[in-house]
Amino acid sequence: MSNNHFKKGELYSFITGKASIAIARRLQKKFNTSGVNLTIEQWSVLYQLWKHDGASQQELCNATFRDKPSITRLVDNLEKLNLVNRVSDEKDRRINKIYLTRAAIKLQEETMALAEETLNEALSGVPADQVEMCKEVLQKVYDNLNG
Amino acid sequence: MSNNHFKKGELYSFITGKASIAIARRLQKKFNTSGVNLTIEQWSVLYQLWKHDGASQQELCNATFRDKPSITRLVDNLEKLNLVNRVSDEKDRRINKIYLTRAAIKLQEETMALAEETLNEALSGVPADQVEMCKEVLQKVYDNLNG
DNA sequence: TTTACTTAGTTGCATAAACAACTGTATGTC
DNA sequence: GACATACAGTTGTTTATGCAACTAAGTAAA
Repeated sequence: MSNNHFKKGELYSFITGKASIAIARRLQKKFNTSGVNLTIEQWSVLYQLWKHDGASQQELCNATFRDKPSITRLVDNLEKLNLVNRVSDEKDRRINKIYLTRAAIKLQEETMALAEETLNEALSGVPADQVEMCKEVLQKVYDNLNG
Repeated sequence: MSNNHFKKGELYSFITGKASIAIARRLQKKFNTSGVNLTIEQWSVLYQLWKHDGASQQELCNATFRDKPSITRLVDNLEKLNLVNRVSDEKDRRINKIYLTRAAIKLQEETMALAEETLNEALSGVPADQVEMCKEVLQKVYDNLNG
């Protein structure tokens, strides 16, 4: 059985993920026009902290699929924006726990609404079962390459 | 009818496109271990030129979904690597036509093989009809946001 | 307790993206 | 020809990524 799913011309767009790039750009535009002063990358870190405030930088690496230097600098920038604070763990002083500020907590509702709005626009006209299957395929791709 | 396809926890990975990021990283690793001295972004420009040698920078913008400054700098770097040459169009001197060098032409076969290999690994165990549907959904998403 | 190893995070460097402001060239209208 | 306008490409700034090399702190074995 052939594993060769790709005609030549389609290969590039699958690798570059133009759909997810389009989604991210659309969400960024919504942030900008709504006066939300955040990059998508900064938002993706806040997103994890809204789920688990006080996560370590290493935990943020795992959750956002980034390496440690990336998280160091994203946290740097979020600190400059007064959205998070680094707090050194008392038991293990290597670890920084990252805590949301009041301002960051306030951003959750608005930005999550913009994110859901963006996804609904992106998936408009796509039947729910196809969305479901697409998510499964993409998860499988991820697992194939990281398992 | 509700358009609300997303449970909270799934939203983030759809926006970040972790599957396509994983594919790009895997391909980059294959380049590195095969001694191919190219970034994925540089490769994506060469990919277009292999299909249409002599394309203008603007055409490369459209084909790779990048803005003009991004292409300017990618072409800068490809020129430094002696993989392309800028040639000013005789009829319209605003336009740079980008031509592949011998070295770049030589890279096509090897890197395309690595790209196909990567995609086959990524899609291993995914039925062809699901891949097809997934491609359609992602194309629809792109069209929804850029139409 | 000294040594080796591991883990968490940081720093330096090269590459890339987004946006705005810019130069230079072509085109169309008066 | 002189003007405005549109288009192709470049440059500057900020932010982000990937990799390698590094520091600091904890752990475990001699």
